[in-house]
Amino acid sequence: MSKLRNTCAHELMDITPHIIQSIRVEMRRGRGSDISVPQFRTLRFIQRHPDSSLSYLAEHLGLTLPSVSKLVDGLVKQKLLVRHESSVDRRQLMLLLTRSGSSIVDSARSEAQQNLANKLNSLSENELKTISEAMQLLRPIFDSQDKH
Amino acid sequence: MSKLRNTCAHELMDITPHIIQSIRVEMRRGRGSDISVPQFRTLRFIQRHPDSSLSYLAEHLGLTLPSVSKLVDGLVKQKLLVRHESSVDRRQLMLLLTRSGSSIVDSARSEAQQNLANKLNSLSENELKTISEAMQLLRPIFDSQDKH
DNA sequence: TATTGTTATACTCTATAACTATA
DNA sequence: TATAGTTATAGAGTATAACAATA
Repeated sequence: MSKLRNTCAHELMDITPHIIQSIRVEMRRGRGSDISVPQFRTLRFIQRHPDSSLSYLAEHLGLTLPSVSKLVDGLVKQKLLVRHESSVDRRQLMLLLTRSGSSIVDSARSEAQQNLANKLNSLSENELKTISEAMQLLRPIFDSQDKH
Repeated sequence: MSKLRNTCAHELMDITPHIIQSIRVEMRRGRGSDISVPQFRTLRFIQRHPDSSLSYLAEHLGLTLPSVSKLVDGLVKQKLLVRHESSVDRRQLMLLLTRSGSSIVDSARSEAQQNLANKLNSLSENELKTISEAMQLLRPIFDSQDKH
């Protein structure tokens, strides 16, 4: 029973919501984007894993199937994403970015990343390294697909 | 123009949502709680800063006044929070936890913290230290009130 | 006039339950 | 029967715009 472990848990609960809020704001005021964080995460995942099924996406996002179905629905209506039917198993979807979806996710990513990076201005190289290492430690713990 | 800074920004965008999602799930399945993350943050802040005004709370949460007004409204309806009128400046509110609100925020905090801490099981003391340091570095950058 | 907070309105996010279609 | 996805329903989160009350 580590005291530090509880401290970390507490700090994560405390600070993570502030970071998310900041990312949400950056994402929303993008020049060519104005996209929500879940929408961004969806597009980004499909960009990296084209032809994913809905279930696969849901697992990555940590959300239920109906939630993701609705999320995808909105993106399809905005013509950022298309659903194909898999010819192998006709129950499954294959999700793909449209050209417009691809362009929006790129600009949202680069704008938000740039704005976030600006906020990290005051940090030294060593401090940045600490943060990067921490993120690498946290990734496999919280990304369900990293635990495969 | 640091490469590492962009890496960190990218990692934050990538990983933070996973952590939040995990916290949300923990918070929701608490035995005596079932509370949302924004609700938890609100109660927790008022617990630490009793008699805060709505604007002060909104600044901490990084949300607009109408959003926070509605959030508080829900908590008042659940009798977890009470609004007092300030006698000094009658435009301002003074927010306070009820006994029930206080008990719920305590159990939500300890349950979620315990569950989160369990997830950090695989990490060594040194790795935990890295994470804790990273959080301390990120706190003043993303908590608007820390920058005062 | 400026500040504090609320109301009206509109969307998005998320979940559970019930359903359809395919395997 | 089991799996992939959708629909129905409900409630919370969030924002902008318009407003009321107080300073």
